[in-house]
Amino acid sequence: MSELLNPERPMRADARRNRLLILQAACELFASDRPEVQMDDVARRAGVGVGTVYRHFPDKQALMGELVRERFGFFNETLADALADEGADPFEALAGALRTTAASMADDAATRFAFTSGGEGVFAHAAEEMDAFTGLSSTLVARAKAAGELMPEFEAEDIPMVMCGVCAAIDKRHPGWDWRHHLELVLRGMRAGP
Amino acid sequence: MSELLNPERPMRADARRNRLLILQAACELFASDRPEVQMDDVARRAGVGVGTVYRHFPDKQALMGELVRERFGFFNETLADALADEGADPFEALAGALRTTAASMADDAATRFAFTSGGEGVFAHAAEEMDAFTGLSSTLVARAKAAGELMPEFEAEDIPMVMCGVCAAIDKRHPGWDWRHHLELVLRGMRAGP
DNA sequence: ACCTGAACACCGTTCAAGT
DNA sequence: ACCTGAACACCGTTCAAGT
Repeated sequence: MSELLNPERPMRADARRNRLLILQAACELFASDRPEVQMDDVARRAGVGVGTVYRHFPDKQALMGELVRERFGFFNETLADALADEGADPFEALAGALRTTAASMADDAATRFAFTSGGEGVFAHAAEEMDAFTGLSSTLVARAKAAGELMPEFEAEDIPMVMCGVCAAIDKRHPGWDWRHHLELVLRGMRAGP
Repeated sequence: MSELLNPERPMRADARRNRLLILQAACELFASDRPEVQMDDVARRAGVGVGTVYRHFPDKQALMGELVRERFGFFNETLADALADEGADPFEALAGALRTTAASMADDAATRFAFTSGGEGVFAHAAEEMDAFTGLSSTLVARAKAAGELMPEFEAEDIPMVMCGVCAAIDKRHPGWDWRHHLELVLRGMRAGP
């Protein structure tokens, strides 16, 4: 265990700057078509020593986890926006939010890399944001059900599962795969029907 | 590059036996809840030297790839069975085959590990079986479409994509996730409707 | 208070020596 | 013809020395 930064007190200006440089370097490297990104690479591109990377992020998983955490932050904003629009059709509000979250993943190769090639620790790092996500999607699901537009067997807890499935379809190794098509299929399955 | 076995000539009896022991050891170790399986571990459990593992499989990806290859062999048997049953309802034939293949993945933690944590090379190893899979599923899809039971926008090439999504739901890290539920949702979406 | 980078540990892979 | 396992290379992580 290295000399991790104390998250309580405010960072010194150079530390705050380094943290940003590291995150930015990680994004660029994870997004660029891999030949396996190393911590040394991240440090070099950020213009800092490896030790500094470890001072900000206890290990590689935490570095990846930060990308996941930030993206869940965006997911939550998206769901909150959908909730705020009281007049909208409840099913379309949910569907639209899911389309937006999926599209944001499709645009973010770095976080996709973190999602798939990081393990348990990556998600542990984003636990708080993931809880918020569950809360927000429960409300959206409840509204759509109340409107009779969502099939009753569908639960809010199914959302991370199906979205994870849709994410699996965003895979540069399979250029034929169409995640939008996959998502529409799932939405079709979710819709209440005879 | 080590002294890879010549795949043309038949193996010596001890080599054939070792190959089986290595595969079996790999299965057991990949299936057991990870602390990262190493090639040395596989060799030790199989009772051979590491060099022997590399003699049979050029690298770790190839070892994982062999598990994937074998499972696709099973998938293809399943699809062939569904095709052979001419009297069956075409949509249910397809749906049943997908349920069987998914269930076999749910029972096989080792191959799931290979699917998710292996990279490009793992699938390259199984290319031939995957082509056969595409061919078989095209026929099943064509029949279900001809019967008017499958929505016209669904293509045979979508099957690996959606099954990959279902596989993502079979994840011990998320005990709440229900892959059967996910698959039924997708099947519901696939079905022809108004 | 934070940074640096050489050193360490771990694990995939090879290869010289064996039967 | 096939096997063995010590040795090598690579990469995640640490820590003693710096500012």
